[in-house]
Amino acid sequence: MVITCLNENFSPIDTLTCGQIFRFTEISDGKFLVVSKNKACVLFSFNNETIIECEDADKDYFHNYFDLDRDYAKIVEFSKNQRVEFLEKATEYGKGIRILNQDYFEMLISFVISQNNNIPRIKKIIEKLSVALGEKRQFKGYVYHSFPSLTAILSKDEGFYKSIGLGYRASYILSVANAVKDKIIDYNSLKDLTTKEIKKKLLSVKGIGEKVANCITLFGLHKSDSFPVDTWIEKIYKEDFLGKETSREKITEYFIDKFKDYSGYVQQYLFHYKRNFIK
DNA sequence: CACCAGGTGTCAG
DNA sequence: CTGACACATGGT
Repeated sequence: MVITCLNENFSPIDTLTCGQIFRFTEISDGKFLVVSKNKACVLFSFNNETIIECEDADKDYFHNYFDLDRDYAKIVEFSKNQRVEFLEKATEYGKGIRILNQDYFEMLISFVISQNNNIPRIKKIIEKLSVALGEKRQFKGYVYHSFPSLTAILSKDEGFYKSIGLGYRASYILSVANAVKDKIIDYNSLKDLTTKEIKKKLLSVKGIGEKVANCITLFGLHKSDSFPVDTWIEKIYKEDFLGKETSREKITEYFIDKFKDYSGYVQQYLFHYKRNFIK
């Protein structure tokens, strides 16, 4: 099964390398294997189109996963017209980014691992986790491993997570998994709440702070009134927005107040541009 | 050797 | 409430 769309607002490389997803590999020049939950697809651009190849049964899943029903031209236009020069450049640079509709539980665990860590190492740890606790599968001859289930994650102890490189975050992953098991932050308990209410619940769990909570609402629940503030965004806030606040909670508030329901998209343009284009 | 990476928990003031 | 510090690990 093949899904095609115009690539004007869908750049595979920018969408995959902007830091929202950790499970992809380049299988040949510009061609990627993308893994989500227990499914995989092949993604690439050809001429003026972006092409997604997947199993017939997964067509709807990946159509939604790549957020194909949303009008990104409108988002790009909004972002470019905020009278902030740095943001205008960042948007032009990252206009092909789409915010994926990834699996909630996968995002929860992935972003707990991400804290005070760098993206290449996060990818390695998540791959180890999936090889150890996920199921081995294949798509078009490419072998991949599904993301571990809650049960699989709860079946191991802190020592195991330290052994695959989680360091001091080993206890956090179990704390978060148990909070899901206890129905405190499972998907069904959160899906109908407002973004603020969801963040409050997430923050009550040991191992989830302000930044990770925003990543989970944005990447796991597509709540675009989220704005994760990490070291890069903190730098942008000081250098390019000349902000004076110091707490990440206040900085998040500043941006969400400014960009409302577009905050999450704006955040991605800024982060991607600063990390890749600016030295 | 120090410093950094998609930070958070804890504790002193 | 805010600021400092510890916390694993691997890369410059």
